[in-house]
Amino acid sequence: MSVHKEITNLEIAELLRDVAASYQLQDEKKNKFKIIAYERAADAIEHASSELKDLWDEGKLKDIPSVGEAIAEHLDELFKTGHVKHFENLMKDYPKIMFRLLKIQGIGPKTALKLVSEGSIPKEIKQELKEVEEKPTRHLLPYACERSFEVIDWLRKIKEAKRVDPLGSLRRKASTIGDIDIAVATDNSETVINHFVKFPKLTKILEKGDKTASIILPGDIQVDLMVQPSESYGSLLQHFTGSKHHNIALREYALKKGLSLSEYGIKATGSGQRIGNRLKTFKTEEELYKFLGLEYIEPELREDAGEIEVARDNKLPKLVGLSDIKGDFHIHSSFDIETSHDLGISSMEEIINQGNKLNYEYLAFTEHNPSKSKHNEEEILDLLKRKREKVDQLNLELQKNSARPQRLSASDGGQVKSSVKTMSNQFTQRYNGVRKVFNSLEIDILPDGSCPIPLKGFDYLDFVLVSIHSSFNLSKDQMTQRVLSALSWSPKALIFAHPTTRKLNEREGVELDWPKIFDFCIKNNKWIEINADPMRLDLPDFLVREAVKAGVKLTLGTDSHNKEMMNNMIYGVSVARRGWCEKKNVVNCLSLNDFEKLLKGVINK
DNA sequence: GCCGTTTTCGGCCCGACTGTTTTCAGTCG
Repeated sequence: MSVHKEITNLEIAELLRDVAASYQLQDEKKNKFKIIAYERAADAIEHASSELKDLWDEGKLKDIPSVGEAIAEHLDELFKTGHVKHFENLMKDYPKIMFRLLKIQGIGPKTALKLVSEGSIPKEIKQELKEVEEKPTRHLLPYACERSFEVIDWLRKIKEAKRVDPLGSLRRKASTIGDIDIAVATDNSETVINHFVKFPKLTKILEKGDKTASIILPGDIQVDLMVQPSESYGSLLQHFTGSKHHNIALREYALKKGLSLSEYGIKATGSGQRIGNRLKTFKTEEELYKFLGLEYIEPELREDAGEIEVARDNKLPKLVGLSDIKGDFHIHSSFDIETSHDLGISSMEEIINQGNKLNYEYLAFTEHNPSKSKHNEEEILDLLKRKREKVDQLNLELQKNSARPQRLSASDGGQVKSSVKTMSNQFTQRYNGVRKVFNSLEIDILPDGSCPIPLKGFDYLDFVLVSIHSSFNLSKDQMTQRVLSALSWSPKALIFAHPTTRKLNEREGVELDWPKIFDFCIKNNKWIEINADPMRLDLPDFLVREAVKAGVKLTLGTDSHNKEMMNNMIYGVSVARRGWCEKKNVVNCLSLNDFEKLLKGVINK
């Protein structure tokens, strides 16, 4: 079978981009659309939700959009032999270093070829190449948010900036952010742009024009600015939010209606008669999408993943929101049960207080299991019993408190991020705050799929999370079996937590047979976690979408190790939204009563 | 080379900025 099993989607994408570059150097005019086709295929492969190698095994290469007959055949040769003769012929005249130079911003195929043809590559270019190949270029979502606020605050200092918004992948809530994109509505572009490039902390002005400018912040973060008058600000928001692929798809969709779409508005193409030759502008995105005959598409959905077709049919999901979340299913308290991994630092009481501030109805305490190496079974059971007693006692107190209605708060929503709407409705009779805490654990799945605590211990627990913390390099089949074993320990082994174990910018996720896992979850009443820790965001968004399509129930958990981390729920909600989740897909959206009913049904089976 | 609410041919997003080429090529998003 295959020689090169390990080639990744990213490597294949890079290869196809090099092929595109080669075609461009040969004859750009003649190859114009072939170049675009290879670049599109490269993008699609880089963002594909399964490893190409696996698709190839199943004969499904052409399931990837933009991969057609020809490219699929070349990839077949690649997987069979490790190389593609046609590609090698195309690229043989160009030295390898030339393709590496393409990674540097501002250097395209022509410039790269010129540089290598001139003999020796200048020192500063070599230095840039070294930097570009070494550093991770993407930033975690909260970090990018913070950095963007510095610039946004600066822009808001001048009265000419009527509106300032963070856009791009930040607005789409992607798990990692490349550049920070900011839009400004103004009647005085020049003043705004001149002010922008005077941002005190910037290290470099990359470019500065009439309508856009780019700067670099310390830490090599690029900030792109676009400005426009309020009349057409809706078009700018739409354009600059992206994604690039969403925009291309939207513009192609508009073209079919005889309309040409840009960041300034919509005009008729040669054949289109609908609006004449004048540019139609849009103050809001809602008007723009409506004009195109589409339902409003939330930023998190704008990834060219079929959202335009679904919007045309008025069938977009009503996405889950932060205010729908009634509890947190993954919190480590400081209650010491001598755990295998790190304990939390906030007490159960502090965590409940924080839960009250977040308007939750319930919480789950999910410390790691007691260490197997340091305790015998009897000691473990004793530790679990002590925690059960503590949680029972807390629940007694909570019951007493919730027996009397509490003050209804209209402003407590402010504890989270400013972008989040407050959730209290003062006309609804409800009790604020946590009414029940669940006694749970996050249990290690040992490499052989066995359980590190005696199964008798489950009697003390309401339900548990199971997760992988070691031996990340098992084969896909072994890993899948390992997980399914854990989910089979007990009906109470209910939630598969941080399922891929990925850590953004640090470690790739493990390989799992997702269709098999999803199928098992549906048949056996198991749920999968979206871990809201910004360095995990795991299940990743594209797998959330698959899970939702398959009908798997998901839970949100912050994996908090202190009470402040409970505020990270918003990031988990963003992942859920990017995965097209509605309330009905997320267990945490259930009221306490409904959740308890569901739990009872599930664990008594 | 890909693709289909123009469906097996004939299209393929749209505009900004830099540097230098005084009218455009290269690159980017």
